[in-house]
Amino acid sequence: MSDAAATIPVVIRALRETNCSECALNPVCLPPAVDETDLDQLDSIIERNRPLQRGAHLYHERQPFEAVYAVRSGAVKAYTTLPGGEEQVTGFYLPGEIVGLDALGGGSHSSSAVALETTAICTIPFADLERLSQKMPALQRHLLKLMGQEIQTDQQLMLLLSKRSAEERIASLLLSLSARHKRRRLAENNFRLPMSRSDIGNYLGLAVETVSRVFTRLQQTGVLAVDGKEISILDREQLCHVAEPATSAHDCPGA
Amino acid sequence: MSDAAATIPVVIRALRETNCSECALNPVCLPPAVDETDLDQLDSIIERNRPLQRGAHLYHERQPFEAVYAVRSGAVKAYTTLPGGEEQVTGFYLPGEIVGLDALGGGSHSSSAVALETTAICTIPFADLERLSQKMPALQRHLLKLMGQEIQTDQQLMLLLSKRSAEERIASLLLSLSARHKRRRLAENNFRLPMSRSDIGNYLGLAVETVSRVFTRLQQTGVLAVDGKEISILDREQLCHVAEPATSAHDCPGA
DNA sequence: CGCCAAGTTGAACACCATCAATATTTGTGG
DNA sequence: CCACAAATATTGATGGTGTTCAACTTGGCG
Repeated sequence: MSDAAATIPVVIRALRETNCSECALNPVCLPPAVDETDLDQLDSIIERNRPLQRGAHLYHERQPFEAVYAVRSGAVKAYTTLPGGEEQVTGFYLPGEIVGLDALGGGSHSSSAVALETTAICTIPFADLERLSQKMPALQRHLLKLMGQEIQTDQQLMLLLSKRSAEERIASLLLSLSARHKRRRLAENNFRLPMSRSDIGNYLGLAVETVSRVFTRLQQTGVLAVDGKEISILDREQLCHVAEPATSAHDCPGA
Repeated sequence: MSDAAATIPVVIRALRETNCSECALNPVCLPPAVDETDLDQLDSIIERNRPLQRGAHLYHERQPFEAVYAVRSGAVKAYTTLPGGEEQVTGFYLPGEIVGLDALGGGSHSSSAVALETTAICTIPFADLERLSQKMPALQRHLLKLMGQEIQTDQQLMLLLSKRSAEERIASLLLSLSARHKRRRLAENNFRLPMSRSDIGNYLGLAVETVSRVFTRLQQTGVLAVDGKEISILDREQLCHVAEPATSAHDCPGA
């Protein structure tokens, strides 16, 4: 669509930048929490490693907690491994979002995090971050805020899992992804799913086949255009209605 | 059972105390996070209000964030109200546990909290707590830790909701309640459910009827003795097996 | 004693999981 | 660049688990 072209330079810039103040993700990452004058201090503790290949891990379950990670480009999946060996996907993280906060609870990670595609990350050693946040109340507050948001996100998901039908769950996920793209000034109606159908099903508590069927149905009813992992939202209002039939419509984000 | 008698004095003491250092919940509440020498500072910011009646609210959804609350006795239910008007229970809080952390995300509460029975609470104004935690790194770390634990608890629940059968969900809830009783040195095999069947169903994503049926079944198989809200765990090992059939048994907490 | 809320039990149905077969995409090496 | 294998995705048929609707029982409290 028309706005896709405009977004390409943003992505490229984000990959190139080596400090927060010039990073394209600046407005959606950590920086809004700190004064401009303090930004260089934050900058100085951040490590920018080379990009991770698809399938490479940021950290593994039970590893000691060393850092939190800001996604710069690509996408990350967090999951836990259950006693029986099965996997439970606990979240997806897109550029500008912070991964690894789960470890604050017990000193070690309660989940693993893996790159879903080639992914660039900023590593923020927790010891440094904690020290810095002592000096900068705004940063400390932001940290707590991020954790609070994680809690709220999780509770939203609990709600989906315990009360919503397959269609409602998938429509909600698509709207969430759409909103997060919009936040980064990317096209909100056209995007690529970084995760497999199987990951989606796992995350939403559905069988792969059900995910597939729902996509097909949403396509047949003209709500979506689906081409593999490429998604186009054709009728956003209808999609909102599918996501929350109870809602009195028209409080549908963006159109 | 035999340990029930030993627990009564603990409960009574907890209600009477007016400072943390003498509170019976001391080992499971905030205090372990701070030096003994700093405990009086924590004490000084805590307000101990008169007990809440059953049905009274600690706070309502969308209310500005003013404080977090430590449950001293009784029990609290947290829930959100969905667009359609339905309720979604997000958690139960027992003595020694902290309620209200959800608001750290956005400055206002994303859920409501209500007393399930007569409940005594300690109110900890957040402004004071934040100020204090600036001065006491251990307290700050503990705050983050509590939030991290909340995240982990939520993720455990997501797991239950997305992958577990009705029996597994209820068995898991009972084991969780049992463990939390044990932590307070109360009988781990005999306790009273503070919440209704309907709350349980709502929390676990099940219909009330299903909850009822599962209780009946667990009773018929000799795993539980159920008398209204009074629960006795008769065969803990079996209950663990119901909760997690995949687990190779014998890593069942307590017996 | 009688009322209302909460809990239990039964029967029919719906939704989604599962199994199975086929199609499509992705990745790899010739 | 094509060919092949493997992984991922789609589609159909069937069945189980839990929901829904309904009737009935129990318990708390005026």
